[in-house]
Amino acid sequence: MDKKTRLPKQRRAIENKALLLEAAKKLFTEKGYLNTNSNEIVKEAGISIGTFYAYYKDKKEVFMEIIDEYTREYNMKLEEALNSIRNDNDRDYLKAIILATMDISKKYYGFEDELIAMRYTDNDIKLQNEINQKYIISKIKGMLNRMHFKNQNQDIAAFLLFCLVDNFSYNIVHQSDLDVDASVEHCIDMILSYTKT
Amino acid sequence: MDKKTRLPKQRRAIENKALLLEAAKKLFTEKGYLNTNSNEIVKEAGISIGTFYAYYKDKKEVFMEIIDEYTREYNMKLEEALNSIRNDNDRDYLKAIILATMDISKKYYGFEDELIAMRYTDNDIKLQNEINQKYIISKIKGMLNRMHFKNQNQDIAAFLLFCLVDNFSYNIVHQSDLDVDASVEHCIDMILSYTKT
Amino acid sequence: MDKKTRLPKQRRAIENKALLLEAAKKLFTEKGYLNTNSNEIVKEAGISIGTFYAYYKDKKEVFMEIIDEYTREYNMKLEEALNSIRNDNDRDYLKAIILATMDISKKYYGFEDELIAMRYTDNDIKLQNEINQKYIISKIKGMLNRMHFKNQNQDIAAFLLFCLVDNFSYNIVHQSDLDVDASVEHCIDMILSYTKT
Amino acid sequence: MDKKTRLPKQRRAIENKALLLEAAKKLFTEKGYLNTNSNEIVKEAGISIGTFYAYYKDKKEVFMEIIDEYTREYNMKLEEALNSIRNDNDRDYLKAIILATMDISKKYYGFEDELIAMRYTDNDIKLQNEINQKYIISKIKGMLNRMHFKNQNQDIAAFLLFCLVDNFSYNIVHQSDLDVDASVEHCIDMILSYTKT
DNA sequence: CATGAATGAGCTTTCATTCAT
DNA sequence: TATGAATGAAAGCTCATTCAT
Repeated sequence: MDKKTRLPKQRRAIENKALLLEAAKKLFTEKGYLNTNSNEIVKEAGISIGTFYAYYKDKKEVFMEIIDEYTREYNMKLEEALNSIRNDNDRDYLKAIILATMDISKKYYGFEDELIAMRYTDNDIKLQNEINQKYIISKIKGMLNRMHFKNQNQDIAAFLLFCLVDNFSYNIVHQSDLDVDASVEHCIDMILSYTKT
Repeated sequence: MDKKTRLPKQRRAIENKALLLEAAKKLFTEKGYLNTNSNEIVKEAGISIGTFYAYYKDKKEVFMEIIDEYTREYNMKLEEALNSIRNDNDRDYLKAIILATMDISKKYYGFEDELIAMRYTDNDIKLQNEINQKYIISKIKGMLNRMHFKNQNQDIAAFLLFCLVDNFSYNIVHQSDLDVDASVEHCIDMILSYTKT
Repeated sequence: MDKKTRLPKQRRAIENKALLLEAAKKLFTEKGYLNTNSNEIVKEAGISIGTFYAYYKDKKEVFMEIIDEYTREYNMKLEEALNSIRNDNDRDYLKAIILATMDISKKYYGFEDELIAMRYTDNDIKLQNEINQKYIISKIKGMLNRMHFKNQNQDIAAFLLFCLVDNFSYNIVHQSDLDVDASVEHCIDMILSYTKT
Repeated sequence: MDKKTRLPKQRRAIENKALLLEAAKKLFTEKGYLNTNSNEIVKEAGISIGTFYAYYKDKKEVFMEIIDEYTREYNMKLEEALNSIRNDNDRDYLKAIILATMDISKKYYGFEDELIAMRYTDNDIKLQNEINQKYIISKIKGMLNRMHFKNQNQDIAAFLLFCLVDNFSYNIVHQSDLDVDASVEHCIDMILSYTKT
């Protein structure tokens, strides 16, 4: 088989591909990945179904491309956030990470649910996720170093921080009964109490 | 249009319903919820499709019944674990919670992935989950009390512990590159360092 | 095959059969023949599905038994109506026929729609209907005689009267924008103007 | 959930839609509406099931489209018949109406049974029918005017004529024991005797 | 006689993907 | 390149009827 999907070289082609991606993102966000079919995507994009399959192998490929965008954006945000801290204050570092994570959750509200679900359900996306998770944990390890965290097991520590921040950020964005700012401070407290012991 | 699903009264009926549930659990675990259809379930159970629809409104209803089982089992395990601690040692309490959570993840390995995915994807299951999550957080609050944790905001603290334990337990069970026992101890350290501050 | 349906000899049996018939009539009337399934009938009657099939070969047999009832009742009403006329007044005769027909339409409102539909759709019922139609036409012929109608072709005349009265009675009962009494009088006028010419 | 049925633009598409309609008409006529399923229709048309659902929401929609055809054809025939009368002879007018009605019954022999049954059974079709019935009655009223029929209640008169002609035409076409031509003449006699009184 | 659990053929409908134009 | 009509496997679900208890 190995049916290559066309590489868009010309301007119209690039535009079409972008239109399809945006349409897909919109519909996946509003109705969910499974409840959106390819015909709806092309209708939303104002492009024909044939063109869709010229650029994307299948529906999942569009989805994965949106995930790439999401991941790139998150990693960039994280980088920026950490780089913007100039005073070497640990609280600030941690807060930057948490807020960046929450920001992404807000920006991709709705779509992120679909993405998380696929992480548990689809092997390709699970794999893709594991790689990125490792990358983020490595970033956290780097930050722990800058924070002069001298524990015998930095890998475990970074992993723990990741588990906490990851789940906390999603949950705090998606439910309303707790005071958000206070919660963020507590989350930082928890991490600092651990790393400073 | 009051089409009730039959409630099994006779012995054979009860057995058949159980067989269907087991078959569904097996297939959901092995192949995933979406990749399993009702005909496969009845084939696996050795029962006719009509019987399936006599007991279950649709595939999701079987799924939700398995979730109920999972939830009941988890809550029971949690209860038992906490009750078995006799010496009022905080470490032991926390370890009991973490190990109970990890146990359930191991026992429902595979199926749990489907369950988590559905939490992000299906509104009924999302709701069901939110209720149980609140219940577990209330349990954690109770434990914090017993641990004489005197923080100004117990709700946030319990929420934080939940986020950490929930994500940690799943991840530690599903990946192998960290030392499990050491990680559990670190997780407890982190919590204790926070609650003892 | 030739699976005989049990003849109900004992009291309970007769009661059960009657209960089933009533339940079926009710549901056929409310929801239509096709939208009523055998399980709903037995549920409504408070009797088991097995018992249903002990007394009736299938769903259609119940339906046909209700038609028998309908037909018997109509023919009786017609007979009574004609016999009650003592003064040999033609108007009275015709009115009696029309009102009897309308009465039946009112009493079996809802069910009659199902019955008529089946006349056009099911061969057995079509046949059954043709026989009864002939019987009614013969009654009309008898009445024409009593009315001293001396046309060269009584068969055609009776057929015409049947066509008019049959359709008129149904339509006048099932729609409200015309004055019913006036319409009945006009209908009689039309018939008399024809038979008296 | 705006799933539109495609409107056929290209030649092949138009042909396919027509093929499906013809196949459906044929099967509905031969085997009845209820005994025909969508797979049989597409098989008869030599077209795939997916294409069927691209053009028709469901089986009933095809049916209703055939009814539209039937209705259009009947109304046209009626119009033509009335317009072709040049000598203002009442007999001719009435005969034209009756023959046009009988013609349609002959042309749609078999299918008409299904249509009539649905009028009594399906609410959409019942409604559609009531509208057309009113239209025909208004046509009859127009004709009564041209015939200088001066009765106090033209609405009732037109309604009566409709009832008679409608039922007579169907019955005379569908049963053979009466002399058709003679019956038609008698039917006209009956109407004239009434309208001329 | 009565019960009601079980059966499974049969029908409807969807949608990812292809390919002729 | 772009189009969109056509495909058909695959899934969901119903219900008249049987038969073991």
